Amino acid sequence: MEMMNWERRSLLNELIHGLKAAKQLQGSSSPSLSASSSYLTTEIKENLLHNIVSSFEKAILMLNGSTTQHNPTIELAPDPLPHPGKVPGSPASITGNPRSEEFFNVRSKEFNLSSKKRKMLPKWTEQVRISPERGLEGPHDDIFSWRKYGQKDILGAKFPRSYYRCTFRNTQYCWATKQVQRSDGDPTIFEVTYRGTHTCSQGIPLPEKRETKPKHTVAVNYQNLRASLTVRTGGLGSEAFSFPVTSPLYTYESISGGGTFYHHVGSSGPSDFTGLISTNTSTGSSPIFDVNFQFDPTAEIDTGFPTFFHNSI
DNA sequence: CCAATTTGACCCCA
DNA sequence: TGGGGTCAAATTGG
Repeated sequence: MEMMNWERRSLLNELIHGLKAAKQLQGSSSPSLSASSSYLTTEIKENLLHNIVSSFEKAILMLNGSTTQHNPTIELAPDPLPHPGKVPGSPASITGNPRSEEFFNVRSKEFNLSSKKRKMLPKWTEQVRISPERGLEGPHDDIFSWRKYGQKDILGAKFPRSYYRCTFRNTQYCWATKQVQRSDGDPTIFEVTYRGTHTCSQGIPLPEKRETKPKHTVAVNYQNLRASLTVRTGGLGSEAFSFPVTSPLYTYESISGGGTFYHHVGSSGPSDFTGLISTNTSTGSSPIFDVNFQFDPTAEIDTGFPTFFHNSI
């Protein structure tokens, strides 16, 4: 029964998420506006479109657990990759079964492989101030588990930039990444740039993997969940809000008062979204729903819960 | 022993 | 060609 509420909420969230993107798109191309007065760049529109399709996909999956892979409108574009070469986390390095690899190729082709499409991934930065007690280690602990995969000295920057990817990249093909760059001006501020959204369940084992993934993994991970949820509203950052596979909870302190300052980063120029999200993050509750995670760590996970990977191939 | 981090090399693209 | 991003072997940590 809990699961039912969870699914309903997730479904609702997904639909609303898609609706928001759709409305934004609608507003930008309203017939009442002259064609030239559209205030969204094509890149942003593409992002919105992606969000809408993604929301529909997820919602449908939640409803019947079937895949939409066969749908020609969602099917991969037939354009072959220009460079068949190096692929992040190439299948050769994956010790999974061949079916997973095949699926991996499909997914990554669609969302992440070519740098052209990688640029279309939702990308936003947050300026985060380290909390005093944490010292100099920085705000590197949101609820997602990240794995550092690189560090670079950046030209003209005092501090190196750190690169993180989702821990579950190889097991669940989750392509979310983030970069952390300590600010030159104010060393207590870190600029965290997120790219892509989590498609992992951040601990919930995939149905295919349930023999190899012990249940306690779930419990461990969910113990970190806070009881509150901040929903990103407006802008493209809303992609970060995608249930049930992910629930972006940011536990670190953000600047500009209670809100989260975010800046949509893109090559889109003057019409970038920049704004202060004035959600009630101070209370920690969602501005839309009172979404609470009441997760019993001892409860058994319904591995039959439809995920993106259900019925793949 | 396994997983995370470090770090120099490699790759892509402006 | 070099700067930024990623890979992966070596190392460290739990």
